[in-house]
Amino acid sequence: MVTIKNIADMLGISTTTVSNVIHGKTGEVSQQTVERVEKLLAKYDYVPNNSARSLTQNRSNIIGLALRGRKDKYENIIADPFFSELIGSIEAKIRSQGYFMMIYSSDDIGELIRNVLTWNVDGLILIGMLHDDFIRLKSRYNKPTVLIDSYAPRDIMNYVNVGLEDEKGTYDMTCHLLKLGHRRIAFLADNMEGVDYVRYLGHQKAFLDNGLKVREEDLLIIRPGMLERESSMEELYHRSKDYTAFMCCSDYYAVTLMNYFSDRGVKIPQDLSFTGFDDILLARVIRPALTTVYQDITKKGQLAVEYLLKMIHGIEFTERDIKVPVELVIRDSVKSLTKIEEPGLKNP
Amino acid sequence: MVTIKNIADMLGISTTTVSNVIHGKTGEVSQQTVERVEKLLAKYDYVPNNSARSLTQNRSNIIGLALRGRKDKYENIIADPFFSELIGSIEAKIRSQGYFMMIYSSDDIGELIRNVLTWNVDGLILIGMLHDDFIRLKSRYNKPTVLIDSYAPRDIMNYVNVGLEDEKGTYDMTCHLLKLGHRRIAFLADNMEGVDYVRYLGHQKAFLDNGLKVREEDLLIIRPGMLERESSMEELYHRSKDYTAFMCCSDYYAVTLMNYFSDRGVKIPQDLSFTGFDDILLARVIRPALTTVYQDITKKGQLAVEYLLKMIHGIEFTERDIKVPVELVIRDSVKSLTKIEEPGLKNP
DNA sequence: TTGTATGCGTTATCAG
DNA sequence: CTGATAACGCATACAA
Repeated sequence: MVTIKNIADMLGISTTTVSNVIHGKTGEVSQQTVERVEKLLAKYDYVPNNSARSLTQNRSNIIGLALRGRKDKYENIIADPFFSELIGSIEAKIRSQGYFMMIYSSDDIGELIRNVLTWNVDGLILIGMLHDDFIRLKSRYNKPTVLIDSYAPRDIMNYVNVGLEDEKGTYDMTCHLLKLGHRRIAFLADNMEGVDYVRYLGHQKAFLDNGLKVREEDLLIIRPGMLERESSMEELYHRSKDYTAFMCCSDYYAVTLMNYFSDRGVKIPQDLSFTGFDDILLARVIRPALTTVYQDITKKGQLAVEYLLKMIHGIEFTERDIKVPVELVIRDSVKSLTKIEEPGLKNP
Repeated sequence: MVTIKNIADMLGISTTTVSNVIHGKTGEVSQQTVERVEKLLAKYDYVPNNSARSLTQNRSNIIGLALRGRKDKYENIIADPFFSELIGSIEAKIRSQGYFMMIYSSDDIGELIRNVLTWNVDGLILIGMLHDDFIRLKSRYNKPTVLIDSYAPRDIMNYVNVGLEDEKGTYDMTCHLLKLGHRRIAFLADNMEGVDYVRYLGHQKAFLDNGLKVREEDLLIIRPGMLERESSMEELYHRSKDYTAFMCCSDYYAVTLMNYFSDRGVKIPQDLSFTGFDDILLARVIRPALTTVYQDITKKGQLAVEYLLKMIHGIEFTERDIKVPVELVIRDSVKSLTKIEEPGLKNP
C-alpha cells in the first residue's frame, strides 16, 4: 500500500504537494511537478486511505441504510422481494455517486445509533422505521436523513420522506373492482398503521365516492407472521364465502393466499377475485397473473439517494414529502361481474 | 460526540487509562478509576470512532461483499431472489459477530479492488467472481478471502470456496426423471462454465450410470438476457415437442419457461415436465409447484462468514472446498410415464 | 497504577 | 509554487 508520504519521499517533495495534485489543485502546482507526481501515483496504483480521510474531514463518504427488520414474512428482511429491489437500486445509485453503502438490518435502534455514529456516516436512509425510533435517532444523529415509506406525523420535526401514492393506489383499485360489479370486498392488511392504514383510507374513500360505505367487519387484519399458519389461513378460507373479492395490501399476501385457496379447489377469479399491491416479480409469475398496483421501487430508491445527497451537499429544495406515482395493472385475477365486458377477452 | 480525550479531561486522568478501561484491561487500572470512567462512558454514551481505530490498528472491522453483477435476469443483482437471500444471511452473520458489511456490486474489478483497499477491509466474500478477476484481486489484496459458488481451477492458488453438491443435485434429479420413465430430457443452462457445467456433468453421469447416453443436441444453452426475448422462448417452444421433460439449471429459468409454455396451452406436467434447481420462493409459489433441488442458501452465507472469520482470527482449518448438501424436492411439475405409480396421487 | 509521547494517513493552515 | 507543521481520535510502547 503506497501512501502519500511514500510518493513524496520518492520525489523528494512534501506531502502537501502530492495531496494537492491528487485533488486536482493544479493551479497551485507547477505543471512539471504535477506530471511527475501523477506518473508515480499511476505506477504504484495509489489508493487513498479512507479512514485517514474521514478523520481529518469529519466525514466518511459512507451512506448508511438502516432496515428495521420485522422477521415475519421472511427469514431475513433483505430477502423480501420488495426490499431487495429497493436495496439494489439504492446501492447502485450510491455507488454511482462515489459513496459507499453500509447496511444495518436490526430492530435494535440503540445498536443502529451506535453503528451510525461509530462510522460517522454522512447520511442515512431509513426504511420501515417507527416514529419513536426516528425521534431517538435524531437526538443523537443530526446529519441528513431520508425516510422511505414512512407516515410519521409530519409536524414533529422536519424530515424528508420518499413515499408512494398509497391512497390513490387503493382508491383506483377499489374503483376498478366496484366498476366490475364487486360489492362484497374484503380488505386484507398487516396492521392499521403507516402504509397499510393509508391504503385502507383510499379504499374507504372509493366506497364513499361511489355512494357506498365500507363495513368494518370487511377489514381483515392478519397478524404478521400468522399468515402462513394454517389456523389463520383456514379462517380466511371460511370467511371467503362472504366475498367476491379479496383486496390485499401487498402482492406477497395475495400470492400466498391465492395458492392456498386454489390448492383447495377455489377457482380464481371465477369463484373469488384477488388484487395485490406493489407489483413485485411474483405478481407477474403467478397464474392467474395478479391484478395489482404498480409502484416503481427502483425509482423510489434512486429518489431517496438523490434527496439525501442534496441535503449532504447543502443544495436547497422545498419538497419534504415526495410521492412516487402508482399505476393500476390489470391482469387476470379479477372477474367482471357486470357481464357487459366482452367475456372472450381473458388477457386485456 | 464524546471522545476518549474528553472523558480523560473531565476526570483529570490520561487517555491511556480511559482506553484501558474501554478495552477491559482492568487488571492495570484501579477498581475505583474503572468505575469512575465507566460511569462517564455510560453517561455520555461514548461511541468509538472507527476511522481512528482503523488507522492505528490497521484493520477496519469491515467485511466486504463483492457481487459481480451480470445485468441479465434482473435490473439489479441484489434483487435476484437467490442473491438477496444469500446477502441477507451474510449480513446477519457478519453483524452478529461484531463486524460491518460493505457491499460492492460491480462488474468492474478495478473499481472493486480500489474500494476494498481504500477501506482496508479485513476480509472479503466474493460471489460470482470470474477466475481471472480473482487472480487480479489477489495480486493487490492479500487478506482473507472466501468464494461462494466458484469453480476456479483449484491448483492455481490456495483459496476457500463455499459451494454446493451441484453434481449430486442434477445426478439425483436425472435419476428421478429416468426412474419415472423420462428419456427425452432437455438440459437447459446459461452457459457451460462454473456451476452450470458441473450440474451438467451430474446429469451426464446419471445417464451413464443408467446405461444411457446424453445426446449433445439435448443441451440447450440460453444466452443470459435472451431468455425473456420472444425469439429464444419461441425456439424452445418449438423444440419442446421433442421432449418429455425440461431440466433447468435454475428455478428462475424453469418458472419463466413454465409460464410461457402454459400461457400457450401446454399442460404441465401432462404435456411436458419441468424441473428446477435452487428451491427459491418462486418454486413453491408457482403452480404446479416445481420439483427442484433444494439448497440451504442461508447456510451457505453463514458458512462463508464463519470460514472467513476463522481466517481473519488465524484459526487453522483444513477444509478448502466446502460443499453444502442438496436435497431433491418432489413437487408437482413432473409426470410419471411409467404408469406403475398410483395415478390418483397428485401431491406425493 | 497512571501518564507521556508517538504514530497511523490524510488534509489544512500558514509561512516562505 | 512549495513545504513545515499541526490536527483528526485512538492505541500502544515506554516511562514514571
